[in-house]
Amino acid sequence: MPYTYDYPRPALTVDCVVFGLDDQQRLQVLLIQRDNDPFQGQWALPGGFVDMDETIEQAALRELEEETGVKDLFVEQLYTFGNPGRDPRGRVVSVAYFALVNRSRHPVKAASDARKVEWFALNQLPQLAFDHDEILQVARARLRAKVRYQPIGFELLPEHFTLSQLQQLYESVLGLEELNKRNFRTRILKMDILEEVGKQEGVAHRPAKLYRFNKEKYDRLAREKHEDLLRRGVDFEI
Amino acid sequence: MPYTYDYPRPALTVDCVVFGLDDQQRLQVLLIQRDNDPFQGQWALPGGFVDMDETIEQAALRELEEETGVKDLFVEQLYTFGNPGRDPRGRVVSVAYFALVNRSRHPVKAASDARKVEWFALNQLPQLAFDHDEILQVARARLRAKVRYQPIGFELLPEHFTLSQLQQLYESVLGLEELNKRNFRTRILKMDILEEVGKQEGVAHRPAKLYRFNKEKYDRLAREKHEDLLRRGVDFEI
DNA sequence: TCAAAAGTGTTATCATTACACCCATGG
DNA sequence: CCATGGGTGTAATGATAACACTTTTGA
Repeated sequence: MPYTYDYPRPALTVDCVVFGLDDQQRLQVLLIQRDNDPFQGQWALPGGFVDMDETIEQAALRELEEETGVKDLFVEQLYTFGNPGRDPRGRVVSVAYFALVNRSRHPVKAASDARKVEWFALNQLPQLAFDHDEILQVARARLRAKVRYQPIGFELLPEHFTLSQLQQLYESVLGLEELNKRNFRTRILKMDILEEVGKQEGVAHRPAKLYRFNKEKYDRLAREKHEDLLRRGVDFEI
Repeated sequence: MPYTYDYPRPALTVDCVVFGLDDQQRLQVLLIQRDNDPFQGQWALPGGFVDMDETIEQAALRELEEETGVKDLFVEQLYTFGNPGRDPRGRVVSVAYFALVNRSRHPVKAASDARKVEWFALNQLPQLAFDHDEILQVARARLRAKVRYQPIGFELLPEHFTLSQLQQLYESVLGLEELNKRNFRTRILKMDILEEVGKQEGVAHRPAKLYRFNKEKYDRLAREKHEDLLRRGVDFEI
């Protein structure tokens, strides 16, 4: 049953860039293998067409769950990609979304039609369909920017984590060799948004303290700091 | 001549939030008066439908020029608004763009069909069509965030400006009473991206030095600082 | 007792804030 | 010579960076 309009319209899709961590706090991204043309068999970001009666964000969450089983997560809008020619089927405009997940809380379920779904390390990516490599680059840039003013670690790490894990995560997201341990710790602890919840057990070295993120405290401090920043006015990081 | 598709498609539009300054460095936004239903006669952001053979950004620039005469400017994508129900004509998804202009370099020309085009102070806005008030709120939030890490003043102010004008701009964008003059100046000058280009003349007080923004210097420093920030790693402003 | 990783003390330097003060101009 | 904004000196405080050191565990 066809739909007819006076002027031509692009198709509207969503794509989701979902980041997680492997067991060494290295950043990974969730991809699916396409089972239809174009780009059949190639890896791509999960996504699909927006229905007429859902918000764009709902479409992103729905497609992500249908294709990967990952659900109950917070997504944020990343950017809208719509250059003519980005899709060989015709004009397709795609709103990209971006999410951080704790992999143990968001297990991947192969979709009903047995399409493959996998986590890929960012330095071992397969070739991607469409302009998905560009979308992924934009998402990585956003993540690097975000890490600087929001404690993203807490969405990615398990509930209890050590400061070394948190540091490894920062090193991985920022693509750095090694941050200074002393200063990293001072900085993080000074923020006063972590709670001690015990120690590691059974490790062949001094056991690390385990921490949990205290969200209430963070929200309160974030509000105060926000007002402070406003008061100070400028702070060009250039 | 109708266009037919197998599945229904939303219409795709663009909207432009263009900020400028009045003669006292207070923030203003460029609006047009709608000449068609829906919302005929009401004020709205400039914008319109995306053509099939242009990028979304090109559509934004084209519509802005057609409707307001403002052209040759840099726009950046702001956000995509697509809730069902945001347009009474049916499902319409709009990609919003955001720009800062120096009003003297970008004069407004009434469109051919004599629609009204005007700058409005942000605290004296008329009622806006569609969800354009929401789009404007998002743009203001983006501007407040942007002002903190990029020297936006230089896109908004005339080529030669005084430090007091720059300070007034910051106070206006951030919605603050008064920043500390001493510290504002120290901070701005320490960045070392301004060049002295003379003095005011004919004012009934000590004439202020006039400055110009040195873009080359800024770009160089921005790169260096960027690397520094990476090296430092974390810098949660919370 | 050793390796491995966790965790701490300290100092020099720099940035930020707050407040009071002086300067140049036209009327 | 005064009103008006432009422009400066400075000291106390706090943040940051750099580096070397101590501690706790299992094997």
